[in-house]
Amino acid sequence: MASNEADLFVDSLIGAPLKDDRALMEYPFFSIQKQPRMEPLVYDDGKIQITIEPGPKGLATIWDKDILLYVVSLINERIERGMTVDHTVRFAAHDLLRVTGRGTGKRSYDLLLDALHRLRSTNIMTTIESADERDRRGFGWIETWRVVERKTSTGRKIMAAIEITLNDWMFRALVKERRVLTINPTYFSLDSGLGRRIYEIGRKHLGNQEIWKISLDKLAKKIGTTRELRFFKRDLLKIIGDDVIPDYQLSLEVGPRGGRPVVIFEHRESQS
DNA sequence: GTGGGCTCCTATTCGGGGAA
DNA sequence: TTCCCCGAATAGGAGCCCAC
Repeated sequence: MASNEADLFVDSLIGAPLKDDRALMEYPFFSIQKQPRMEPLVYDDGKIQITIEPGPKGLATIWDKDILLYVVSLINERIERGMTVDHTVRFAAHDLLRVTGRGTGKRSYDLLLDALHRLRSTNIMTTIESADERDRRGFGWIETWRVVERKTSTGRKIMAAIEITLNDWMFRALVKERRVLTINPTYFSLDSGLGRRIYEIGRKHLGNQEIWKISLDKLAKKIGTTRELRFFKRDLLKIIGDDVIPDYQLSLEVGPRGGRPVVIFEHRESQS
């Protein structure tokens, strides 16, 4: 979409289903801590290595990812309505803040700008190895962002619209490969970054299975936590106790012969 | 080594109010 | 009625201490 075309409409997502890219749910791509994380995030399972390096404002966080979810959902909504889509999406900042359950105060708009900055400046490098090939890539979460401000009659500047251009990788995943999953809107009400990440992992891995198990240390790796395993276990037990994860119920059991603890994901009985 | 309790810092949320 | 700003209150994240 040319930028002058983008000026013709401002999309809105109120009431539309929210989508997430499957690949974004699989690996620890985002920081789950609210304080700026300046050390890189590294995931290496032998076949895939992912290094995420922070920009000047730190790593993009799981709350920054809400912006991507919003854009992904906007694009998906347009595809499902048979409309044309492009790498560039334009929407009202206020709509995004409402959909993602944030305030609409000045602080929220400032944080939104910081989030755009982090999404643009966080550098992701992936190495995927197969039997005879090694594929290495580097990219940022978004290609570019632009904030359109307008002046009120009193001279005050307000954020009228945001324009985001997605990178090729993300656009291809959404439009060509249709790698999207619907997420529960109450996801946005999860304050804890760990809770959000656990929901994503459950959504990605449980699928139509009745139950999914993973060892505590592997789950910690998948989550990308910086916490020591014992602190991670404590945080996880609190989340299990609070029982706040939408759609899924978690439990922790000691592994066979008193071995490593195992985390069990199950669908909630009340879910349809 | 693990888990519970506690504290501190700060990001986030919320409610009231003004402008468009 | 909607959009945005401001300031106060709240809660999450992280670290420390101590008992087991």
